[in-house]
Amino acid sequence: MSDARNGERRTDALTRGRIVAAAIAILDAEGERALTFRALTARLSTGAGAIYWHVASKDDLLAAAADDVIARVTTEPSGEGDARAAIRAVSLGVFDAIDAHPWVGAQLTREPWQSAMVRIFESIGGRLTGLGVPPAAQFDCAATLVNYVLGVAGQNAANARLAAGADRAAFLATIADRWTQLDPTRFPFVHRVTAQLSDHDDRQQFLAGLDLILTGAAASS
Amino acid sequence: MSDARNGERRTDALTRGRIVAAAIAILDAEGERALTFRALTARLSTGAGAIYWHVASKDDLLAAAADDVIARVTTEPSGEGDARAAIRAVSLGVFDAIDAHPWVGAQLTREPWQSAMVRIFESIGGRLTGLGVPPAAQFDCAATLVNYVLGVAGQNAANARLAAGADRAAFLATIADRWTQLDPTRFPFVHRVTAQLSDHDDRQQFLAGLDLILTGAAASS
DNA sequence: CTTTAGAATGGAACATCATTCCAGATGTGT
DNA sequence: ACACATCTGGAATGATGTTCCATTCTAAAG
Repeated sequence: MSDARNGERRTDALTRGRIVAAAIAILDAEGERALTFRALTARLSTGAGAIYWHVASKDDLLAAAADDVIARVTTEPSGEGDARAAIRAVSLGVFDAIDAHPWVGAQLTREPWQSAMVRIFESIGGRLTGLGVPPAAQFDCAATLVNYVLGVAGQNAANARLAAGADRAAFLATIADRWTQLDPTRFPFVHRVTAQLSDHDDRQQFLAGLDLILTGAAASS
Repeated sequence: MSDARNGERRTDALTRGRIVAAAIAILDAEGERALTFRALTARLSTGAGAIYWHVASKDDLLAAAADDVIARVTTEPSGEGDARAAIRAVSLGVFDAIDAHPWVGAQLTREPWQSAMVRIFESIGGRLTGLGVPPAAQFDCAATLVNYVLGVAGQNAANARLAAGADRAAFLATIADRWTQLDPTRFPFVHRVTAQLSDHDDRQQFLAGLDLILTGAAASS
């Protein structure tokens, strides 16, 4: 080479694990849109090629990051206790994880049957026998619960994206405003329900829906 | 001007409606990733600036396209009849619409409480009184149903994206293969259920989950 | 009929992104 | 000392969403 190449080498080896950790840090701190390879190379002080040596693509990286977060929630301490309580605990764990890391919600809806989703599927489905759901109905039942959790996850992620910066009250007020301006003739239910929008708790509403499904599942046995 | 400018002007005026229609055509024919402003300008034989005069952004365009598809399904013929049947009909309409236009599923999970989602929310929530759900519980109940539909919608969209080209059987076989290779100790439920994966019907499973929720909702009244 | 302001158009230019490519540097086994 | 695979950093590359701007058209006003 002609010029004086610095020749410095990183003392801390670049690992897939460290890359995923850096990605999670960026996602948590600045949101989904901030995760670019530029931001990653800057934070890890390296080049894009080095990252691509450990990671296949950005999708791969996002899937690994989501899996990392979900894995922490679905590793169940022990399997005893009430099945209904256990399912509630796992679902709430996923809900809280997505509440803390909204980008996970968006990611889960993107990857259909990949590892993060399979973890949730297993954690929930494995408890259905204890809930009294007959084996033949367990597939449908688990799919229903997972789809519900994923729906809430996606909505939470979308809300977080829209409400970025502004506080929750102001965000809900904006939505309520938009709903109020709808035609009351064509949207009577929306109008009727707008009042409850401002002071509703997402977490509690999530639990209410979960109980609805669990009640239906138990009733069908 | 110096050179002979063609000076041609389109005889058919460019409308927001025509742009949305062109976008839907591209999305249906070639999938989500094919909708670019370059593809749009080519199809409409115009420039990017002309499109931006009628449309605020790509997100705006996607939201309008999704709203267009959903509006066709949620305009209810008439409100009589069994409430449960009506909710099933609307939900199935949304399911089928997303099955025919998978990109709508991805879009619905992206826009939190925008017009397309409000339509579904109204169509479902407006029937809850007829189902016997007490007013105080209707908000939670409608949210649960909508979240479930959205979860299924997102999964369908993700599946369509992954299975693009290959037929359904081959796609399911790939998933089943991946599930079989999981550790049977940590994923017993997934293993047990893999057999049912190949010959399950998405539409029927969607209905099963819907009935689960409706049963739970009716039971809580 | 002429003038004029705004609506609408088409395409070039721009900034940004994911990804690829490559010239090296580093370590390991022989 | 040598060769080889692993690993690194940064410079291209190609594609995308968006902005900018010089025009052209339309319709109302003078």
